[in-house]
Amino acid sequence: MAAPSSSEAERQRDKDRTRADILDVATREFADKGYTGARVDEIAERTSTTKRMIYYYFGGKEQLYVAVLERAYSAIRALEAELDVEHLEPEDAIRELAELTFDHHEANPDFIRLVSIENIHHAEHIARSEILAGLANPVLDGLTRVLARGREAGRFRADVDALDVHQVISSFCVFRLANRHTFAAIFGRDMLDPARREHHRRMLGDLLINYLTA
Amino acid sequence: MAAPSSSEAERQRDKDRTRADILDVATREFADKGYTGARVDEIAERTSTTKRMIYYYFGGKEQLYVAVLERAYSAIRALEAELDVEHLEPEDAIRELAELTFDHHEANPDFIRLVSIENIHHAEHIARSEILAGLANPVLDGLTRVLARGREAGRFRADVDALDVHQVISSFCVFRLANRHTFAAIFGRDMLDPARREHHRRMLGDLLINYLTA
DNA sequence: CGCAATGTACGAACTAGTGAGTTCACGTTA
DNA sequence: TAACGTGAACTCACTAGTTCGTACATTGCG
Repeated sequence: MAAPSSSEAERQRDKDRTRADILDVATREFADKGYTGARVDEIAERTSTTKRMIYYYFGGKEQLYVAVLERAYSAIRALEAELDVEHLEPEDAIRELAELTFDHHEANPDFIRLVSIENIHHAEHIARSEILAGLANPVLDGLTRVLARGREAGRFRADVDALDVHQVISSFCVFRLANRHTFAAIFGRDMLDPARREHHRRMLGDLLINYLTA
Repeated sequence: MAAPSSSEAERQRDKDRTRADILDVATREFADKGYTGARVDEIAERTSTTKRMIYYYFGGKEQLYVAVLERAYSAIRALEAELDVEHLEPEDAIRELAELTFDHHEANPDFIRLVSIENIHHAEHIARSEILAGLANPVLDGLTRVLARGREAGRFRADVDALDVHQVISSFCVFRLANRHTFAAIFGRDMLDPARREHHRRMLGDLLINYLTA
């Protein structure tokens, strides 16, 4: 009757699982309340472990917050890295990228909130993290090549670079989530209303293509 | 030697001045540290008066924060109300509006930060403020008429309303300020770099016009 | 005097972080 | 193989320091 390993009892002492559990809870807490508003005690309570473990594994509130940021950014970069637009026509590649960002941000509101929060703090934690500082977006290289192809074919204007395009896409996709609440409170329109989703998704693509091919 | 009134000594007891002083300091503190991060004691110290006065005039931290929001929004709405685009061609009117927003946001980073912070808190304070909830943007009416004129002249597409256009403008202008720090930390580009200012200002106008007239 | 405006000192509640000790898996030794 | 040693994972109670808010005293104008 001896269960040597990989049973449920073994899960009581699992470093990775405990760390991941803490990070999951902390992500929600920080995204919800902000860095200052988040309470370590609250995170501890929602975890299956104790507050002491948070300090044991992460060192402190700030390091935990940085760990949350690092994991959130890594997840997104990994997803972006999968995108392959080399085989598409420049116009379609732009739309593909814009729509991927559109969908991704909509599916990850916590990440957008963490970014907003980090900006309130002047990105000081990102700047201090060796993992995050200067974490270049792999999509930018692909985007640069797409723009070059479109330009060489005489279809794209020449006075925009990949970062400009990325900025426009991010602006629209991030604003839609980050400023959802004040926008709704003041203008009475929920930017995430499913009824307007397709319209906005297409609008972003049109905006970019009409501009680039003007 | 008796200075009866309206001298400098009288300034010791000036309700409006004291309130304005507190609001000024509180605006900077809340914009800088967020609602939870802001410290009432800190605000009091930077004021020429005391903490007691904050509670005397505003009631508490939350009411002070709401007062800050109300004043900030009012200032912007007042400025927007001055804009008159009825005499301009639709295309020029759109550009005018976009550039006014562009300039205004750049000149008022504190306001953008307050909006970001309020969104972190799900706009709950705006929703509860009778002054702010449903405070319709007067510019929207003008924008609606501009779009109608452009559409009637067969120059503008018909599948966009004023709020869509406003959303695009705000997205770009707000993102530029609100996400400045994470953008710089990760991509190494300061979106507020004066060298790129004119390029971005024109880009926003082109983006809108190329889209609307496509 | 009477009342609005103001200053000071204090306290109750909260919050990040720690000190000190316990449990458990596992390898080593007698 | 059974007692022992060891270090990682874990628990709990506690503390030192904040932070919002208030009780109370004071000032000075009409």
